[in-house]
Amino acid sequence: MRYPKHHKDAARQRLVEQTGSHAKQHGFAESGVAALAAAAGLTTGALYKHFDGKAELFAALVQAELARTAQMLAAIDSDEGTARMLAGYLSPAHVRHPERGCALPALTPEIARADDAARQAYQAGLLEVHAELQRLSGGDADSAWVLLAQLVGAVMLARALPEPALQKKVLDAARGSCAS
Amino acid sequence: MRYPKHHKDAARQRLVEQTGSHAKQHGFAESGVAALAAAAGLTTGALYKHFDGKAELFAALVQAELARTAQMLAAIDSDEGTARMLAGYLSPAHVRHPERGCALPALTPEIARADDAARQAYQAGLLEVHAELQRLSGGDADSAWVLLAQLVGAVMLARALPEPALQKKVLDAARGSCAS
Amino acid sequence: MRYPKHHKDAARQRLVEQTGSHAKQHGFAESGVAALAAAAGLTTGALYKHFDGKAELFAALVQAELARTAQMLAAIDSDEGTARMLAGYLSPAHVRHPERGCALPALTPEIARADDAARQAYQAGLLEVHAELQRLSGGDADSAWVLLAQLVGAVMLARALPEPALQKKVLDAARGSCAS
Amino acid sequence: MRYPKHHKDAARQRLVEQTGSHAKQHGFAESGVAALAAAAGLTTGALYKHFDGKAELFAALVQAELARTAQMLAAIDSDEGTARMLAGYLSPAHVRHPERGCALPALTPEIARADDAARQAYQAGLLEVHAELQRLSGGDADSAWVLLAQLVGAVMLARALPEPALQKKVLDAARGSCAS
DNA sequence: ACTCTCGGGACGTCCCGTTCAT
DNA sequence: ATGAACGGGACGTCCCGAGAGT
Repeated sequence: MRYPKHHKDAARQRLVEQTGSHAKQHGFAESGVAALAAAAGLTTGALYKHFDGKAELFAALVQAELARTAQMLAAIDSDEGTARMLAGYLSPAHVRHPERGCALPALTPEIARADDAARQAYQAGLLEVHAELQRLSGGDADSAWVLLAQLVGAVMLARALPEPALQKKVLDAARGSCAS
Repeated sequence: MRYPKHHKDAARQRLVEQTGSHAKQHGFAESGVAALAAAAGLTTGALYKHFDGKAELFAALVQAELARTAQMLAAIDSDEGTARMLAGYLSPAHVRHPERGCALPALTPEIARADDAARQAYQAGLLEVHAELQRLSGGDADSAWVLLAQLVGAVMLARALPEPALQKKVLDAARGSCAS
Repeated sequence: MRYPKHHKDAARQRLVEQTGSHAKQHGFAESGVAALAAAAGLTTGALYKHFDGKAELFAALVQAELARTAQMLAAIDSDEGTARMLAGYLSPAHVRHPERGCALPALTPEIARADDAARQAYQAGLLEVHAELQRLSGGDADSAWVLLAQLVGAVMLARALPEPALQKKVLDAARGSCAS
Repeated sequence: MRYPKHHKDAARQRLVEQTGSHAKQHGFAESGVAALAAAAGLTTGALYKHFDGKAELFAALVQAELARTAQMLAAIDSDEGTARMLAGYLSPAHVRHPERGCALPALTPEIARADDAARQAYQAGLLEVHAELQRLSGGDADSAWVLLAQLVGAVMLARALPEPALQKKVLDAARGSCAS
């Protein structure tokens, strides 16, 4: 092995992060491989050294995105932190910047239509996110699912609304419900 | 005008319904114009007689889909009916058959990336849906937004999960929360 | 046939002219299909509607270039015109602007390595050019070949020289020889 | 310095000769570094120990090729020798075997598009060739340039012709002109 | 000196959105 | 209303130039 293994791993990691941002902003199917690669500072040809095809990249990207979200939740260890997270998730900034935010409101419908690899990665990631959410909310499994659905649903609905004022109404309603 | 106006309107209406089904199942961007047209039983060229382009079709489709959902809600006039609607929305059948279901969990992220015409149609439709939901739930505006986010979020998350058992867990959790 | 035949013919003609300019300037093998297509205001995909591959484009381009040169010679009908042509061919401007000039000093070695289609087109074109040159020089076939070799050789040698003064020396020497 | 300098120089010299043959036959741009290296009996990596890159190899190769040609001319010291040289240059064998022949009819257009290093090497080499040719032809500078253009032009034109009979016609015409 | 690895990018097929002659 | 034709561009394979490690 001529190059140390971590070289390629690091490149793949960077790739998955940057292409994730691009996919969350523009949609994965709507993004060409060239655009995705360019988002990571590479060209088409180079990307295919790391992934066998667009589908495999999608699975890797879904896995990485949900892992990142779960990790962020895992780092929270206080009620205050939980409150800050909820406020951030349901903020106008999160609505305006899908590329820096959670993958769920941006990519879930595409995952639903994807192949099994992506959906398995999604399920594993979602279960981790759910577990962290349950820990933070201190409730049962069901209420954590409800909270998750509410968060993701509110952000997604808000993003499609053209008027910021109305976006805010949706977000605030969801925030009010979480607080209680 | 050789034909009464409603002739064309009726055709357009049928068109928009059939293409809507296809879009909800396969995604709008991922659907070719040929496939969308075929879903409505005609050919590419004919579709362009009704719409100026793919984008205009999308806006019309969003408008029609949300209007249909609002209409279905408007037809409900009893608590029993409301309960049946909620159960249906949060059912495995709805998860398995996006083509016959609500457009929101299937198309919202694409709408968020669409042009203004589609987003305006979406906002108008969503407000109608929200109003009906508020009427049916008998609560305030905020709780209706929360309910909507929860419904849409739960179905969307469930659809991307590969295991039906886990899908059911998410749906049941949301249903439990609505009942209370 | 939905489009009139001449549409496609006209497009092909334009293609062959513009890509010819690009090839004369940058070399054909060294030019990517994308760049060649772009030179004609098209994209890769569109170019492949007109030619089966890069090789076929090359043959068409060789044919068109030599035909254009022969046509220019055919339009000359006076000794004065002949003199002007010789002066133009052996001018610094012709050396500086291969893209607007004769294909022979720019592409002949690539043609020598090309497939048979290109070489046949070349031979046919070259014979026409030779015939016109013989007519204009009023000599025998042999002296027309010599004149042709001298013209092409001088321009080609000059183009590779970095110093304009030396280029001029080569061109002037050739011009002196032609005049006699 | 562990090894005397000329060791490396000798290796480089051999390298440049062998790669020169390959380039004259297949074109330099069209030749991959791997093929060029293989032509000299070594691998890609080894070649990069001798040259900083493909461009530097080209410059070295141009310099060596023209020096070799000048040297061959310099070794001629009789009218008979001159005549033999002209006959050889304008022979079918020279047309058929660019790899063993003069670099000018094969590589000049590529040199014209190359970087300054290659063009400077070319100019220096060409001036030497011109000087030798002037000495052998016993004429003035101008007629030596004309002779050079004629020789190079005739061989190059002939090489691209598919029919040997026609090639011969061009060569013979040029030879007739030189003799006089 | 060798070989494998890396990123760059060309090539050519395929399909998409749109238009136009029928 | 049809569907072929047109230009646009995505995809993925293949190969190139260069360099790193042995």
